[in-house]
Amino acid sequence: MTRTSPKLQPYSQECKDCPIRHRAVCARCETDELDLLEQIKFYRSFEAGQTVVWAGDKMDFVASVVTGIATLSQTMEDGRRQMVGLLLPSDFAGRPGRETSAYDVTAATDLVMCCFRKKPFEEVMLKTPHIGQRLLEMTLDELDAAREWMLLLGRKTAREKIASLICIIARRDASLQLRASDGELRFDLPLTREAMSEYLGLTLETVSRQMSILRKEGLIVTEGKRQIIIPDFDRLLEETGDDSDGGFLV
Amino acid sequence: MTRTSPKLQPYSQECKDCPIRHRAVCARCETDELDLLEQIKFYRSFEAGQTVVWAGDKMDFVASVVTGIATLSQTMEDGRRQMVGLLLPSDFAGRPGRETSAYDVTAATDLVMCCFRKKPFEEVMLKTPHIGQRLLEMTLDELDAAREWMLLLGRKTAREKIASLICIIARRDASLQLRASDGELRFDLPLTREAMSEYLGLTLETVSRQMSILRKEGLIVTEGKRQIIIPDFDRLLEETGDDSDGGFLV
DNA sequence: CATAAGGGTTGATCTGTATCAATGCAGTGG
DNA sequence: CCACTGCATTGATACAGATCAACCCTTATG
Repeated sequence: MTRTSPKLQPYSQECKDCPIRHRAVCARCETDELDLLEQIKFYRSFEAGQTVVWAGDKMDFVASVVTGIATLSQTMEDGRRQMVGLLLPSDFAGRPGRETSAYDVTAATDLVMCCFRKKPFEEVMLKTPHIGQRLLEMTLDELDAAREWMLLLGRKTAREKIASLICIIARRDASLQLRASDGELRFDLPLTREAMSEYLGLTLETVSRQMSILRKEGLIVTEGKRQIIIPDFDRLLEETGDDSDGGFLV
Repeated sequence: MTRTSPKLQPYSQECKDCPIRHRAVCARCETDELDLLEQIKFYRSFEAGQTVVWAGDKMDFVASVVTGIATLSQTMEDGRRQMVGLLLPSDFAGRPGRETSAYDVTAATDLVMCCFRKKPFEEVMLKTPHIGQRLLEMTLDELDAAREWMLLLGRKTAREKIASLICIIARRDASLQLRASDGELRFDLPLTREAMSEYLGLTLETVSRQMSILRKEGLIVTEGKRQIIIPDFDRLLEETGDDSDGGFLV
């Protein structure tokens, strides 16, 4: 492993089985508190493309992503869609205290979620202030990410948007370990062009075109439809328009 | 008061003096817990246009807006700016656990904030789980607002953006009480065209043009530079592109 | 093997918004 | 009273990205 950009610290994922234990809860909890969660958790699996819940539908659980990718989207009456959340493994979905989902939750890839029925989860929260604290931290992180995303949507060019998205995925992708020894970065882009366009506030054609341009310029290399190689991460970063530090997205 | 759109419930503001007692803390707290906050709070005033903190600068307090409007903005290296937060009276700014501000915080109008030094505030939070819970609720609300804002930035037309912004301000503006008896809505638009453009991801010229168009079509009436009258709120709402229910923004 | 469906690419053209530039208008200070 | 500054409006023009459309490739299906 040669050069590692400061922007490339992978997220910790100590427990592949059920990351919520670590990301949402574990940090400051005692074993018996964890056991409370252990008792009310259950798993649900979805195939790529499947909808977990529709906006407005009843959602009587909260959940954390174990494997795969889920998206949160909003739809306007005339069908315009905007993704407003991208949930990677260990991310949390659902809002304690709300009965219905405010967003369409969709499986972008095959997906496994670790779910907790809302009622018992809220009870555990009351008994265990740590969980609430951890949830607050996670929500604040999500808010920061949402705000960086707003900058992207409001002010970046299509080219910058694409570069940003690729960098974001690269930073978070678990298969980051696949980084080759010569500093290049190889990973799976787990979104269709359409999903990318919904993330970025573009059309899928524009996404495709800009991907082609970045490819022609050698900023990215593609292998098959989804496999992406970034020969020089920092060079791609320069195309995002972001200043060198910071970065809350996803 | 004749017709009141369901979207027009004003926010409660029981205490003009220091809304944080009510919005951020009060709901479930005992008097002596409130006293803890009482002891560490102090007020700061800013003139319209003044900067409260720059992104990256040290910010050793959290605060809630008492009167006036504050904005959170991000700036790109080349000067492109995007507003990512609009703080009206009773809204909360600052993140417990973070040393520096992630955003430029600016007074859009003359502004009074009720501040708490971060250290003692965090200590009170530890002693008073209610405060953390309330903060979680507020942060989740802000996240919902940010996501609705993302839909606006990513998918709405300039016209829809303007209509949305006006509706948003109208819904929250304290001087809502000025609603005339014939159902029309009169209030102060407390943002410059430039601030509006930063909120909406547009240029100020486009904002100005679209305002003129809405004015010519009779959807809004202006009096002076800032005073706005909405003759028919529901008609304006139709121009926002939103479906009739929902609405988290601000 | 033929056919269809889902995803992706590329081209031609259109259009909404940005950009550049000029003008107006109210408030303020010398 | 004039000059200046900050904010707003309006016009002419450019261009990034949307739209409409054709086509390709891979995989699935009868």
